[in-house]
Amino acid sequence: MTAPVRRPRARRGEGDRLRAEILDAASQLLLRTADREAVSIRAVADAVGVTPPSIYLHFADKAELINAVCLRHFVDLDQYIKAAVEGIEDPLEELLHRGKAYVRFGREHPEQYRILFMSRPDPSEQPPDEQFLAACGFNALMETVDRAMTGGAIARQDPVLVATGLWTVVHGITSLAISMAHYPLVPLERLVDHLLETHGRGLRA
Amino acid sequence: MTAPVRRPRARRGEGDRLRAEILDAASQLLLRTADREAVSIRAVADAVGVTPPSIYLHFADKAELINAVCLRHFVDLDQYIKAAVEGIEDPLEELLHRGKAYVRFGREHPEQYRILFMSRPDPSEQPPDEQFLAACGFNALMETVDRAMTGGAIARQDPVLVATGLWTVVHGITSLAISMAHYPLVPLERLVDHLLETHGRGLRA
DNA sequence: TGTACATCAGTGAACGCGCGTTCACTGATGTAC
DNA sequence: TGTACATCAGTGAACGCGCGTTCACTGATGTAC
Repeated sequence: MTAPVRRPRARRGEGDRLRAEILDAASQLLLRTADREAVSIRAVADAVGVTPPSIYLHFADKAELINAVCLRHFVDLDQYIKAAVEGIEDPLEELLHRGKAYVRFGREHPEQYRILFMSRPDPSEQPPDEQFLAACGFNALMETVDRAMTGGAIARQDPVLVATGLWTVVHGITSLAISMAHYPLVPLERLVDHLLETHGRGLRA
Repeated sequence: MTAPVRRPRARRGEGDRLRAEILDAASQLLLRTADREAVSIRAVADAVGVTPPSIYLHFADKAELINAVCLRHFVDLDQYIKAAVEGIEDPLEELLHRGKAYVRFGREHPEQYRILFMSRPDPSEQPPDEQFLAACGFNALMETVDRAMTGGAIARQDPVLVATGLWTVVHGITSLAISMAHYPLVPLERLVDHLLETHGRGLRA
């Protein structure tokens, strides 16, 4: 262990700087350790170079901190996918690349993904509002589905249903890849291709 | 809280009875509380009516206990599905009912399912052996897939790939239903039907 | 048939740990006069 | 320009908690002689 680095205290009026540092540290901790249990108030405080009570100057309790970290990661995911499909015109092609990017994101950030989509629902959680649907990229997905239907690439159906179905399929792949990493009955790439192809064929008909 | 019930001590040579009682209690605890954190050595001992150290007479440590509980639940799942498809002749029909039963099992036993298929892989875990594949029903699934191909109901492909794909789809539905219980964008029944139908169409072509 | 003894199925108390959170405080920084 | 003071950004020590696990023990039960 290296000696703890004490960060310089923020100046008057710059108290919010610590808030940002805390969020950064919590995110980093999640990525580095790949273990949500490692994200404790104490560990975060340590990483920032501050004492545990300081956290409470910026977050009411642990849940509020974790929630804030989550919102960040939803935005990360959205941007990751957005970047992957930039410039793609064909909606079917875009759906394909969306799916692949989604799986890739999950595999590259397993703990992040775990917290976002595989954790126990918090009783205090609200149903998805517009902000959430936008943040997690669901709206963008639905829009692409709609374009594919309009263009005749896939059969017309309830776009919410189709989008949810697509999400479910890629989520299935991702979460399986994450929790069953030791059980690779089939190479992941093959599984992704097989499922997106088969599902796509089913949507087209 | 009711006064703790002290169970009568087992007679000489019947020491293994406690082992079974511990497993029962741990399983029950999981079902009742729907919270894997609630399954602590102390809670299990309490439920059985015994002191914590007694657990160590039958299990080396907590991991060994949890593993034993898991194996039981895999068998549960297999039998649950088996019962659901009994008497069905048509392989395609069987696949459909297998999928639906799988999702139903997951929703009825969320914590059980969570531990089996959504938990962090234990570094000490081994790759799936024959015993596991049999226990969790994967072999039975593959056999049905094979029959469906032989009968011409679905196109011939690598049956391991197709079976894994089907598993992935129903796992996607189930795990989403469990962790995103508060986000029902679409009624679950509709989602199940849509996905199995669409995927099935894709396999047929 | 009686008794000493080994064994078995547990008990009771304690260990050290990391956790979230609270509370009274301190010391630097800016501001009013 | 100097100084008293309010405020802000934290600190340090402690709380109670439940956890997995260990260790020395106890008391009922069966067995050998």
